[in-house]
Amino acid sequence: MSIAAQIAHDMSLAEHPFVARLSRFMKLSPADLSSLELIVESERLVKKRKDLIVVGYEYRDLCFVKDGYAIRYKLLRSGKRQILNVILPGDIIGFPVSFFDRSIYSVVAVSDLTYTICPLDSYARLCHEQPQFGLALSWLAAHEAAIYAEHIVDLGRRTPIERLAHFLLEIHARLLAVGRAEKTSFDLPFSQEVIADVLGLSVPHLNRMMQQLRVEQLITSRSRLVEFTNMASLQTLAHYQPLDLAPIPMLVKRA
Amino acid sequence: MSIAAQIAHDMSLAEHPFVARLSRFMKLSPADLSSLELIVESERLVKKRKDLIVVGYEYRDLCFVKDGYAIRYKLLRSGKRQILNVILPGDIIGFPVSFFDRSIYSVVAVSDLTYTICPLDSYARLCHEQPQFGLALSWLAAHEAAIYAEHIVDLGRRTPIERLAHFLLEIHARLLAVGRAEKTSFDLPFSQEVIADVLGLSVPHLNRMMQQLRVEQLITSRSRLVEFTNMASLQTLAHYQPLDLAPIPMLVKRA
DNA sequence: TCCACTTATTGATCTGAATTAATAAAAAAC
DNA sequence: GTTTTTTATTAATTCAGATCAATAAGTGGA
Repeated sequence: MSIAAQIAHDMSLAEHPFVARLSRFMKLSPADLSSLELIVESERLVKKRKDLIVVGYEYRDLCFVKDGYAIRYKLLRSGKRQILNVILPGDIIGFPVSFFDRSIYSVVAVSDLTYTICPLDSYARLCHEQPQFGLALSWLAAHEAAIYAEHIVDLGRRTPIERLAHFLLEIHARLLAVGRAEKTSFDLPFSQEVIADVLGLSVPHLNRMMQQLRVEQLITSRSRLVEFTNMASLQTLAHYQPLDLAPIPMLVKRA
Repeated sequence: MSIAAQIAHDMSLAEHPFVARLSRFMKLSPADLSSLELIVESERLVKKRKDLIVVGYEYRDLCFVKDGYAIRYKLLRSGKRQILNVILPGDIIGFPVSFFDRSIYSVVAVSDLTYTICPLDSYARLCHEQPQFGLALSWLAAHEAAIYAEHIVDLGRRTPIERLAHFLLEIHARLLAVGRAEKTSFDLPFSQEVIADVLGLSVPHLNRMMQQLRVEQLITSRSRLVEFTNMASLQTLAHYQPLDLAPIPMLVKRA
């Protein structure tokens, strides 16, 4: 890589949304960034609707999403699809599948998407040199688990309109954390079919719930731009509670 | 601690179900066990129905369950309860709540329970000395996330009887991994009320599904002893897929 | 600019599972 | 061993949300 390209690469990593996420619970020195720099490989672009991970196949990379959107999902015999989580910029495509023998679900891009490849082996090697990255991964995993936990509450015990309200607030918060949303509005990058499969609803019913949120003046939306007109009420409706990660303790570097 | 007590303690850690879980994806040397030994604190016993974690409060320990059962749950305004996951021997009570400012859900014991206390700070310190433990935590977190993902599929798109079948198979596999189940049978340590709150069903409906599994000769059960009489059919019904963690790569010790 | 395809919206019907309520059985407490 | 509490079982009613079906509006590609 030429020096100019290297610099461009460095700069892009510093403003990589994955780094933005890490920064929320750990301090990243320039040296840390360089360490990360050394283990990531090429950047890749995939087109909308392209599969990133296929269920049943081995997968051993922690790809960091730079831009674009994807979904983790599972298909059932009946042809029904359940989406486990949506993948936003800054998320790790290969978590948690890279930790298993074979992928337990599929991932498909729902928009054009760019990501940085980081082999799990390289990351593990980095952890042995810089142990804080091992902890960082646990932190991200805890965040992911907490998001999943909220989805379980959504699907198990929340009403359809509560689920939708919660989904909108969650996506907004996650986009905000990586600078992809405004204070009270954002561009929803998912079709109603996708949202229905996240929330375990039928598309017609989801559509009605969307309308009800508008009727009750909790949101306005034209096309896919969503604006919260009454955030407090929406949060109450959704039982929404922000997920604030604590900082990693004991980040003292060893000599 | 007296030397005799220390030895007893050491021995108990080696056969601690948490160690059994770690051993499934990493090799633990006697030195590793000693390192763990140094950071765990006292053992504690709580009685059935006693709260272990209360939503909204700070919590900073990774307690490893030695014996007994508990549940992570959230209560909604309506008084409904959703159980996020059941906690079995070998599980970490403080995951993922210890990584957040304040606990995002509650944990209550559903039987008498013993656990080993391990402060998160101490564990983090250990990770800086022995980086493989940071990775180990990520591995456990990935496992937890995968279990949650299956629950999302259960709640979103599986029928009640499929959910129940899946639940029984999952619990059996998890108990088997820590030596708490037989090959095709196990003692179900949860009431129907608990299972209903895991699966997002009402108690009467869960009860009917339980009967249907018996009628269809997939299980037999008297009291709480469950026996799988047709494991293959049950797995098919449940869309069950075992979760096999890959080993941690690059476990070379640094000098 | 048009065509093909995807996505959003609306309406009518019907079923699965919640709800409520009551009882039976089992376990725990005393 | 008896009482109290918890847990399991059964039945009748109700309704939320799926399903099916059709149309409208958008979007992207050639």
